[in-house]
Amino acid sequence: MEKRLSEAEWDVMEVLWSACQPLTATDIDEALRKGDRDWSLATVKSLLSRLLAKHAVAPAKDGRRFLYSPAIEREPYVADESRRFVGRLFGGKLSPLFAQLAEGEKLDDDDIAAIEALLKELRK
Amino acid sequence: MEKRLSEAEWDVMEVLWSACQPLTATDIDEALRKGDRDWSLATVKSLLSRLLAKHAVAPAKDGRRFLYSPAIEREPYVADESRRFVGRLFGGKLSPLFAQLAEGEKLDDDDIAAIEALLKELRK
DNA sequence: TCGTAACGATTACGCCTGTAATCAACAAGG
DNA sequence: CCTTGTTGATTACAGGCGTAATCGTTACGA
Repeated sequence: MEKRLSEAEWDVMEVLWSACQPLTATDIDEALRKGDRDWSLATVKSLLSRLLAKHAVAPAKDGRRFLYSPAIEREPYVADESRRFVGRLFGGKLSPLFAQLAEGEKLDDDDIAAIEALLKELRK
Repeated sequence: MEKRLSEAEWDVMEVLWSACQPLTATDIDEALRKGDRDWSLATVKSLLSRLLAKHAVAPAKDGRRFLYSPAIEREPYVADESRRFVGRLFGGKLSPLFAQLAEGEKLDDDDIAAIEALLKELRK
Protein backbone atom coordinates (compact mmCIF):
# COMPACT_ATOMS: atom_id res chain seq x y z
CA MET A 1 0.00 0.00 0.00
CA GLU A 2 2.07 2.84 -1.29
CA LYS A 3 0.04 5.98 -1.55
CA ARG A 4 -3.43 7.06 -0.61
CA LEU A 5 -6.23 6.47 -3.07
CA SER A 6 -8.51 9.19 -4.40
CA GLU A 7 -12.24 8.77 -4.11
CA ALA A 8 -12.62 7.81 -7.76
CA GLU A 9 -9.83 5.27 -7.45
CA TRP A 10 -11.48 3.91 -4.35
CA ASP A 11 -14.69 3.26 -6.24
CA VAL A 12 -12.77 1.19 -8.75
CA MET A 13 -11.14 -0.77 -5.96
CA GLU A 14 -14.53 -1.48 -4.44
CA VAL A 15 -15.58 -3.16 -7.64
CA LEU A 16 -12.46 -5.28 -7.67
CA TRP A 17 -12.80 -6.22 -4.04
CA SER A 18 -16.41 -7.22 -4.30
CA ALA A 19 -15.95 -9.21 -7.49
CA CYS A 20 -14.02 -12.19 -6.23
CA GLN A 21 -12.19 -12.66 -9.50
CA PRO A 22 -10.02 -10.70 -11.89
CA LEU A 23 -11.91 -8.34 -14.15
CA THR A 24 -11.26 -6.59 -17.44
CA ALA A 25 -11.53 -2.83 -17.78
CA THR A 26 -14.84 -3.27 -19.54
CA ASP A 27 -16.21 -5.43 -16.72
CA ILE A 28 -15.30 -2.75 -14.25
CA ASP A 29 -16.85 -0.07 -16.38
CA GLU A 30 -20.11 -2.00 -16.51
CA ALA A 31 -20.12 -2.65 -12.80
CA LEU A 32 -19.60 1.04 -12.11
CA ARG A 33 -22.46 2.01 -14.35
CA LYS A 34 -24.68 -0.26 -12.31
CA GLY A 35 -23.61 1.71 -9.29
CA ASP A 36 -23.95 5.46 -9.18
CA ARG A 37 -20.85 6.22 -11.18
CA ASP A 38 -21.30 6.90 -14.84
CA TRP A 39 -17.90 7.34 -16.33
CA SER A 40 -16.76 6.71 -19.87
CA LEU A 41 -14.67 3.62 -20.44
CA ALA A 42 -11.70 5.89 -21.08
CA THR A 43 -12.03 7.31 -17.61
CA VAL A 44 -12.07 3.90 -16.02
CA LYS A 45 -8.93 3.00 -17.93
CA SER A 46 -7.23 6.14 -16.73
CA LEU A 47 -8.07 5.26 -13.17
CA LEU A 48 -6.74 1.76 -13.68
CA SER A 49 -3.46 3.20 -14.93
CA ARG A 50 -3.15 5.32 -11.85
CA LEU A 51 -3.98 2.37 -9.64
CA LEU A 52 -1.29 0.39 -11.41
CA ALA A 53 1.19 3.18 -10.77
CA LYS A 54 0.26 3.07 -7.11
CA HIS A 55 0.65 -0.70 -7.06
CA ALA A 56 -2.91 -1.03 -5.84
CA VAL A 57 -4.00 -3.39 -8.58
CA ALA A 58 -2.17 -6.25 -10.26
CA PRO A 59 -2.52 -6.95 -13.97
CA ALA A 60 -2.54 -10.43 -15.45
CA LYS A 61 -2.13 -10.73 -19.18
CA ASP A 62 -4.99 -12.52 -20.88
CA GLY A 63 -4.25 -12.56 -24.57
CA ARG A 64 -4.05 -9.01 -25.71
CA ARG A 65 -5.81 -7.50 -22.75
CA PHE A 66 -5.47 -7.48 -19.00
CA LEU A 67 -7.34 -8.93 -16.10
CA TYR A 68 -7.08 -6.76 -13.06
CA SER A 69 -7.21 -7.85 -9.45
CA PRO A 70 -6.63 -5.97 -6.22
CA ALA A 71 -3.03 -5.89 -5.04
CA ILE A 72 -3.84 -4.43 -1.66
CA GLU A 73 -6.23 -5.66 0.97
CA ARG A 74 -9.27 -3.64 1.73
CA GLU A 75 -9.06 -4.29 5.43
CA PRO A 76 -5.77 -2.62 6.36
CA TYR A 77 -6.43 0.28 4.08
CA VAL A 78 -9.76 0.91 5.69
CA ALA A 79 -8.20 0.58 9.12
CA ASP A 80 -5.63 3.17 8.22
CA GLU A 81 -8.11 5.64 6.82
CA SER A 82 -10.32 5.15 9.84
CA ARG A 83 -7.54 6.00 12.20
CA ARG A 84 -6.71 9.09 10.17
CA PHE A 85 -10.28 10.22 10.09
CA VAL A 86 -11.10 9.65 13.74
CA GLY A 87 -7.78 11.18 14.64
CA ARG A 88 -8.32 14.35 12.65
CA LEU A 89 -11.93 15.06 13.44
CA PHE A 90 -12.40 13.56 16.88
CA GLY A 91 -8.98 13.55 18.51
CA GLY A 92 -8.77 9.80 18.11
CA LYS A 93 -11.90 9.09 20.14
CA LEU A 94 -14.71 7.10 18.65
CA SER A 95 -17.33 8.22 21.14
CA PRO A 96 -17.83 11.71 19.69
CA LEU A 97 -18.37 10.19 16.29
CA PHE A 98 -20.83 7.82 17.83
CA ALA A 99 -22.64 10.70 19.48
CA GLN A 100 -22.59 12.61 16.23
CA LEU A 101 -24.22 9.89 14.20
CA ALA A 102 -26.64 8.92 16.93
CA GLU A 103 -27.92 12.45 17.11
CA GLY A 104 -28.52 12.53 13.38
CA GLU A 105 -30.55 9.33 13.59
CA LYS A 106 -27.97 7.68 11.46
CA LEU A 107 -27.81 4.49 13.49
CA ASP A 108 -30.40 1.85 12.83
CA ASP A 109 -31.31 -0.85 15.30
CA ASP A 110 -29.19 -3.54 13.71
CA ASP A 111 -26.21 -1.29 13.89
CA ILE A 112 -26.79 -0.49 17.53
CA ALA A 113 -27.27 -4.14 18.36
CA ALA A 114 -24.03 -4.99 16.60
CA ILE A 115 -22.17 -2.40 18.60
CA GLU A 116 -23.64 -3.69 21.83
CA ALA A 117 -22.47 -7.16 20.96
CA LEU A 118 -18.99 -5.89 20.23
CA LEU A 119 -18.91 -4.05 23.51
CA LYS A 120 -19.90 -7.14 25.40
CA GLU A 121 -17.04 -8.95 23.71
CA LEU A 122 -14.60 -6.25 24.65
CA ARG A 123 -15.60 -6.15 28.26
CA LYS A 124 -14.83 -9.78 28.76
CA MET B 1 -21.09 25.91 4.26
CA GLU B 2 -20.35 26.11 0.58
CA LYS B 3 -17.59 23.75 -0.41
CA ARG B 4 -15.57 21.08 1.28
CA LEU B 5 -12.41 22.08 3.08
CA SER B 6 -8.98 20.66 2.37
CA GLU B 7 -6.94 19.19 5.19
CA ALA B 8 -4.73 22.26 5.44
CA GLU B 9 -7.75 24.53 5.51
CA TRP B 10 -9.27 22.36 8.18
CA ASP B 11 -6.25 22.84 10.40
CA VAL B 12 -6.68 26.58 10.16
CA MET B 13 -10.35 26.27 11.04
CA GLU B 14 -9.47 24.20 14.08
CA VAL B 15 -7.40 27.07 15.40
CA LEU B 16 -10.24 29.49 14.86
CA TRP B 17 -12.78 27.21 16.47
CA SER B 18 -10.71 26.54 19.51
CA ALA B 19 -9.76 30.15 20.06
CA CYS B 20 -13.01 31.64 21.19
CA GLN B 21 -12.26 35.01 19.69
CA PRO B 22 -11.28 36.53 16.36
CA LEU B 23 -7.63 36.15 15.48
CA THR B 24 -5.19 37.87 13.15
CA ALA B 25 -3.27 35.94 10.52
CA THR B 26 -0.20 36.18 12.71
CA ASP B 27 -2.03 34.76 15.71
CA ILE B 28 -3.13 31.82 13.64
CA ASP B 29 0.36 31.30 12.32
CA GLU B 30 1.72 31.18 15.84
CA ALA B 31 -0.95 28.80 17.03
CA LEU B 32 -0.21 26.46 14.14
CA ARG B 33 3.48 26.45 14.90
CA LYS B 34 2.65 25.33 18.41
CA GLY B 35 0.80 22.44 16.82
CA ASP B 36 2.48 20.16 14.36
CA ARG B 37 2.11 22.44 11.38
CA ASP B 38 5.06 24.57 10.50
CA TRP B 39 4.03 26.77 7.62
CA SER B 40 5.37 30.17 6.69
CA LEU B 41 3.13 33.11 7.44
CA ALA B 42 2.59 33.51 3.70
CA THR B 43 1.13 30.04 3.54
CA VAL B 44 -1.29 30.73 6.34
CA LYS B 45 -2.41 33.87 4.56
CA SER B 46 -3.01 31.92 1.37
CA LEU B 47 -5.15 29.45 3.24
CA LEU B 48 -7.09 32.29 4.82
CA SER B 49 -7.78 33.71 1.37
CA ARG B 50 -9.12 30.40 0.21
CA LEU B 51 -11.23 30.06 3.33
CA LEU B 52 -12.62 33.53 2.65
CA ALA B 53 -13.49 32.49 -0.89
CA LYS B 54 -15.32 29.49 0.52
CA HIS B 55 -17.13 31.72 3.01
CA ALA B 56 -15.79 29.58 5.81
CA VAL B 57 -14.27 32.46 7.72
CA ALA B 58 -15.54 35.98 8.27
CA PRO B 59 -13.19 38.96 8.29
CA ALA B 60 -13.65 41.96 10.56
CA LYS B 61 -11.61 45.03 9.80
CA ASP B 62 -9.43 46.11 12.67
CA GLY B 63 -7.56 49.18 11.52
CA ARG B 64 -5.52 48.18 8.56
CA ARG B 65 -5.65 44.46 9.18
CA PHE B 66 -8.28 41.81 9.67
CA LEU B 67 -9.54 39.73 12.51
CA TYR B 68 -10.79 36.38 11.35
CA SER B 69 -13.49 34.29 12.92
CA PRO B 70 -15.19 31.09 11.80
CA ALA B 71 -18.23 31.62 9.59
CA ILE B 72 -19.31 28.01 9.70
CA GLU B 73 -19.98 25.83 12.69
CA ARG B 74 -17.72 22.93 13.36
CA GLU B 75 -20.54 20.70 14.42
CA PRO B 76 -22.58 20.39 11.20
CA TYR B 77 -19.48 20.22 9.10
CA VAL B 78 -18.14 17.34 11.13
CA ALA B 79 -21.52 15.64 11.01
CA ASP B 80 -21.53 15.89 7.26
CA GLU B 81 -18.03 14.56 6.83
CA SER B 82 -18.78 11.74 9.22
CA ARG B 83 -21.76 10.64 7.23
CA ARG B 84 -19.72 10.77 4.05
CA PHE B 85 -16.94 8.77 5.56
CA VAL B 86 -19.02 6.08 7.22
CA GLY B 87 -21.14 5.90 4.11
CA ARG B 88 -18.24 5.40 1.76
CA LEU B 89 -16.14 2.96 3.76
CA PHE B 90 -18.71 1.10 5.82
CA GLY B 91 -21.95 1.30 3.93
CA GLY B 92 -23.33 3.73 6.47
CA LYS B 93 -22.92 1.39 9.41
CA LEU B 94 -20.92 2.45 12.41
CA SER B 95 -20.44 -1.04 13.80
CA PRO B 96 -17.79 -2.12 11.29
CA LEU B 97 -15.82 1.00 12.09
CA PHE B 98 -16.17 0.20 15.73
CA ALA B 99 -14.92 -3.32 15.13
CA GLN B 100 -12.08 -1.99 13.04
CA LEU B 101 -10.79 0.37 15.69
CA ALA B 102 -11.42 -2.05 18.53
CA GLU B 103 -9.29 -4.65 16.83
CA GLY B 104 -6.44 -2.21 16.42
CA GLU B 105 -6.53 -1.40 20.14
CA LYS B 106 -7.47 2.12 19.24
CA LEU B 107 -10.16 2.45 21.86
CA ASP B 108 -9.11 3.36 25.35
CA ASP B 109 -11.21 2.68 28.43
CA ASP B 110 -12.61 6.19 28.68
CA ASP B 111 -13.76 6.00 25.13
CA ILE B 112 -15.43 2.65 25.65
CA ALA B 113 -17.13 3.88 28.79
CA ALA B 114 -18.43 6.93 26.95
CA ILE B 115 -19.87 4.76 24.23
CA GLU B 116 -21.55 2.55 26.78
CA ALA B 117 -23.12 5.56 28.38
CA LEU B 118 -24.38 6.78 25.03
CA LEU B 119 -25.84 3.39 24.29
CA LYS B 120 -27.65 3.36 27.58
CA GLU B 121 -29.13 6.72 26.68
CA LEU B 122 -30.22 5.48 23.30
CA ARG B 123 -31.88 2.39 24.61
CA LYS B 124 -34.19 4.36 26.84
C1' DT C 1 9.91 63.10 6.86
C1' DC C 2 11.76 58.78 5.41
C1' DG C 3 12.61 54.25 5.53
C1' DT C 4 11.16 49.97 7.20
C1' DA C 5 8.23 46.59 8.80
C1' DA C 6 3.73 44.51 8.61
C1' DC C 7 -0.61 43.55 5.99
C1' DG C 8 -3.64 41.86 2.55
C1' DA C 9 -3.71 40.79 -2.48
C1' DT C 10 -1.86 38.77 -6.40
C1' DT C 11 0.83 35.52 -8.66
C1' DA C 12 3.55 31.19 -8.93
C1' DC C 13 4.23 26.47 -9.50
C1' DG C 14 4.33 21.57 -9.40
C1' DC C 15 1.48 17.72 -8.15
C1' DC C 16 -3.03 15.38 -7.77
C1' DT C 17 -7.82 14.64 -9.45
C1' DG C 18 -11.69 14.05 -12.35
C1' DT C 19 -12.77 13.39 -16.74
C1' DA C 20 -11.77 12.25 -21.07
C1' DA C 21 -9.85 12.14 -26.30
C1' DT C 22 -6.52 10.25 -29.19
C1' DC C 23 -3.09 6.93 -30.72
C1' DA C 24 -1.00 2.70 -31.92
C1' DA C 25 -1.33 -2.14 -32.10
C1' DC C 26 -3.85 -6.10 -32.72
C1' DA C 27 -7.92 -9.33 -33.64
C1' DA C 28 -11.74 -10.94 -35.87
C1' DG C 29 -15.17 -10.78 -39.56
C1' DG C 30 -16.37 -10.17 -44.29
C1' DC D 1 -6.43 -8.82 -47.21
C1' DC D 2 -8.72 -4.92 -45.46
C1' DT D 3 -11.66 -2.62 -42.49
C1' DT D 4 -13.42 -1.98 -38.10
C1' DG D 5 -13.79 -2.44 -33.36
C1' DT D 6 -11.33 -3.38 -28.98
C1' DT D 7 -7.45 -2.61 -25.75
C1' DG D 8 -3.86 -0.58 -23.29
C1' DA D 9 -0.87 3.65 -23.48
C1' DT D 10 -0.15 8.40 -23.94
C1' DT D 11 -1.61 12.93 -23.77
C1' DA D 12 -4.86 16.66 -22.40
C1' DC D 13 -6.76 20.01 -19.56
C1' DA D 14 -9.09 22.60 -16.01
C1' DG D 15 -9.52 23.03 -11.21
C1' DG D 16 -7.91 22.03 -6.37
C1' DC D 17 -4.08 21.72 -3.08
C1' DG D 18 0.29 22.58 -0.57
C1' DT D 19 3.52 25.78 -0.24
C1' DA D 20 5.24 29.98 -0.86
C1' DA D 21 7.41 34.63 -3.02
C1' DT D 22 6.43 39.10 -4.48
C1' DC D 23 3.86 43.48 -4.80
C1' DG D 24 1.54 47.57 -3.34
C1' DT D 25 0.04 50.07 0.53
C1' DT D 26 0.07 51.87 4.92
C1' DA D 27 1.50 52.80 9.80
C1' DC D 28 5.00 53.62 13.00
C1' DG D 29 9.61 54.62 14.76
C1' DA D 30 13.84 57.34 14.15
